[in-house]
Amino acid sequence: MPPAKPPSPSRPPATRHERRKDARPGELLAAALDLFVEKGFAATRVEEVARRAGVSKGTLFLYFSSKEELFKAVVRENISGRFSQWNAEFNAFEGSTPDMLRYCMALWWQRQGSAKVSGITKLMLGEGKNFPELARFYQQEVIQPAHLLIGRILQRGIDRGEFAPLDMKYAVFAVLAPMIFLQLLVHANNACYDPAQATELVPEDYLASQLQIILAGLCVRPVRATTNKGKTAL
Amino acid sequence: MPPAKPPSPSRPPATRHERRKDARPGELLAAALDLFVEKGFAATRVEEVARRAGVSKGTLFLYFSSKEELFKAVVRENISGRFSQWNAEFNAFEGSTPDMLRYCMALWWQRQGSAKVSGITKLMLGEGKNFPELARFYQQEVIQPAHLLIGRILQRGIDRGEFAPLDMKYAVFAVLAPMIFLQLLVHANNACYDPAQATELVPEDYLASQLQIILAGLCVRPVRATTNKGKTAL
DNA sequence: TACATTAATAACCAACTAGTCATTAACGTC
DNA sequence: GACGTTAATGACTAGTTGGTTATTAATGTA
Repeated sequence: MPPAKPPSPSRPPATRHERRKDARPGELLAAALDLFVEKGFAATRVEEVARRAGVSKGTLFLYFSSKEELFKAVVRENISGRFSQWNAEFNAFEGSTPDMLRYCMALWWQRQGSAKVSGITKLMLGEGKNFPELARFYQQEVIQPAHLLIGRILQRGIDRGEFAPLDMKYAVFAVLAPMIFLQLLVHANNACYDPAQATELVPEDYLASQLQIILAGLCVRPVRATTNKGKTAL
Repeated sequence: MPPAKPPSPSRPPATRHERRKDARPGELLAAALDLFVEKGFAATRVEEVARRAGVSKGTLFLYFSSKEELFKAVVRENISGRFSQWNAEFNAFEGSTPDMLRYCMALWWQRQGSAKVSGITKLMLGEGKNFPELARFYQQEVIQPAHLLIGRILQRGIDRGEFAPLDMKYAVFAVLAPMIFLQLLVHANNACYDPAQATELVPEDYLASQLQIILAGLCVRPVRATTNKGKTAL
């Protein structure tokens, strides 16, 4: 066989080998979010994450010790790291609790539901079983805080006499279910569950109608029907 | 180190090398359904499917030409192959269309929703994008027939003056969404979305309440509230 | 310019796996 | 019991991929 090609690369490195220690982690996290959402955890190749971020695979492992740590960092950056702000915002809210719930959902859709990050929900649902450590992490850093947050809103409604006393477990779930389902719908798009003609469902309308149903079930007395459709606020 | 153990297996082959041409495909399909539902398509190893069915990997490829063909056979056996029976049953139905819808959902839960096969929904939702040929197959053999089936029931309701004329696309979806969501819930179990205390949701009750809401939305005049809870029939 | 530091690279390794194929042996037939 | 057919096997191939490491080179300093 011919002798192995000498170690010098055939094309001159041009502007490669740049040193940008500060920018790398953010760029890697952005690339990782893209690919995890697009292909799932197992099917995403760390080499492709690195390439999309403009570095070599070795560089990725310089900043994140493993693929799982990379994923955790993505979740922290985009989801769990934001709960403190969510909590602060809702502690400061002063209107009625039904309004608070509408405000909460509208804000959630703007910031999370309609963003790329909402694909993480589908990912964990599908692959959680295969990666127990990630499932544990997600359960602890995302699911539990989310349930606490919603639970606190509902409790506020009960305390103020706006909501009937209710089984918190089911009630939290009634709020969460439409949000989860909407995320799945959005991200199932061009795969399956898009029978022939694309499902032209308007997310804001979907959330508004679900919210109306939920509030009817939660409230002590009939809620005035809200009439805005498809607006940012629900 | 001690010499490698001689090629003869330590335990005598007992009843290995059995020839059971008729039984193999069924046993392989059963093992494949188990593992696909448990771990997903990509994460399932064909060798493990073979081992669970009590044969070697080579034997599996004797009966199914590839992993994807194996998956398709599982779907045909457990889902798409049954639509003709579904259609026949519903063509023979004689009651009111709301009753027909209740009957349909109850039967679906008994036969499909509560069975292992319902895990296939989660699988396709999560991995469809990564296996375009399987997504195409599933779309054609499962999603479309299901939509047609439900669409035909709804059309019957409209034709008989029981349901208001409605946008079929949304209406079919209103029926399908709770079924899909329930399947996801059931199969997400010990992974994530099981916040601390296990969600003790009663599937039959969930379906019944959803159905009531749907019917309220579909029907021309108010539906009498059905009062059975948690029974097999909805 | 010489040199130390360290960001970045790319070749490499070990483990894994869908699919193949030459070999083995179970079974029916005579 | 000998023999031909073919169900079944398991070693093998070829390709992939998470993670490692020796090497390279960008940058700051004197």
